[in-house]
Amino acid sequence: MKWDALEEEPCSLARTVAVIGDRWSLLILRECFLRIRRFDDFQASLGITRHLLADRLKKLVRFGVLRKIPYQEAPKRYEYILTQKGLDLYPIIMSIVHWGNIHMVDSRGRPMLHQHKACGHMFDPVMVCSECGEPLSAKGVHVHPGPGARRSSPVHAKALGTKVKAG
Amino acid sequence: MKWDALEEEPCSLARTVAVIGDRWSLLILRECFLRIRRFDDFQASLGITRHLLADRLKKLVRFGVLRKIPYQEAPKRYEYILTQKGLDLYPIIMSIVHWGNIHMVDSRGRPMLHQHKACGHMFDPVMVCSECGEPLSAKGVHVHPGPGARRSSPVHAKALGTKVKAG
DNA sequence: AACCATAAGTTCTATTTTAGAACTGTCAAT
DNA sequence: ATTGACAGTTCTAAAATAGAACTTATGGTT
Repeated sequence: MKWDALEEEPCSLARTVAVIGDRWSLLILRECFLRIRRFDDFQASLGITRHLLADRLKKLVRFGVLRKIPYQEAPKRYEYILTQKGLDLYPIIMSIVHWGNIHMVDSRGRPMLHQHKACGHMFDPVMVCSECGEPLSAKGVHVHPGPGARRSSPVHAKALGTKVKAG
Repeated sequence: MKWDALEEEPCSLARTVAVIGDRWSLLILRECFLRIRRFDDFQASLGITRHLLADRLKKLVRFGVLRKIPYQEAPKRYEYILTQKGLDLYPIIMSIVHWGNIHMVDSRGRPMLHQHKACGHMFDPVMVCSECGEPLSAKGVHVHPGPGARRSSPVHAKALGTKVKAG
């Protein structure tokens, strides 16, 4: 499968993976949330090759996740800053960090701690239902095809116990 | 940077990316959450090459995200099912799907809808603070080095406005 | 004027990863 | 004896990544 095909899939996960599902994009975005904005700073803090960094930044701008803002003329130089679309990736970043905190830390403990400015406490992120506010788990959720779905594949129908017409 | 180096980074995001940060792992996990369990079913529903599928399943088992369970003897065959560590990836999957729902849908609308069994409503996932229950955003959170941190890099110190000793 | 430094890339070759298809081994059913 | 299901493995070609050097534009130093 090519990257472009991923964008076209009738699946919100696949389309998001087309944007952030490679080795470097999430690490670049981590730096953005840590207030890194410039090419050489990304390069220094990540150790990514300049070639790939240029490529990934271009991709993130193309998808509207980052925006290039000029910070000086002569020579013209730009900073890369998160758009609203990019800021909206925060729950993804935080849930990834949280999973790593729970399942991938060594004996030294967490590399980073998070404090909620509003309440002042150190916290973990919790995912809840927008309607009732209760925490979510895979087993507590039913999945339904939406208007953008295509016919479910036989293999999914079997797995979900659905009946499908032949043909 | 090599994949193995990513596991060793003092960063929960990098360590999680070592597990799920490639083109296929998240798509395989999506299938797991949709109750797909067997090699040929993964292959048929994803179109992934058999080579890569075998490789990724092996990796996910090695990381303790999936477990191989025998479902028949003679010939011995296994199913791949999510461990608790794997089930804990649900918030990551859901936040990725939600971002795609908001930012990557076409005119036809969402490919999938989610219903909360507990309250009966169609819902979106919301990320809240474990301490006060209020929704989280990047700007509402302070980041602190934890016990597993290593000395912050000059570039991060600059970005965060911290003072660092020379040397 | 010549030299150095900064910033943001681009270009090059070598290595690694992935795609795509074919092949292998085990067993059951016909 | 042949066919088909299942779970991989093996092969070659194509694509992506690593690592280093090079480019362009400008400003400051000697």
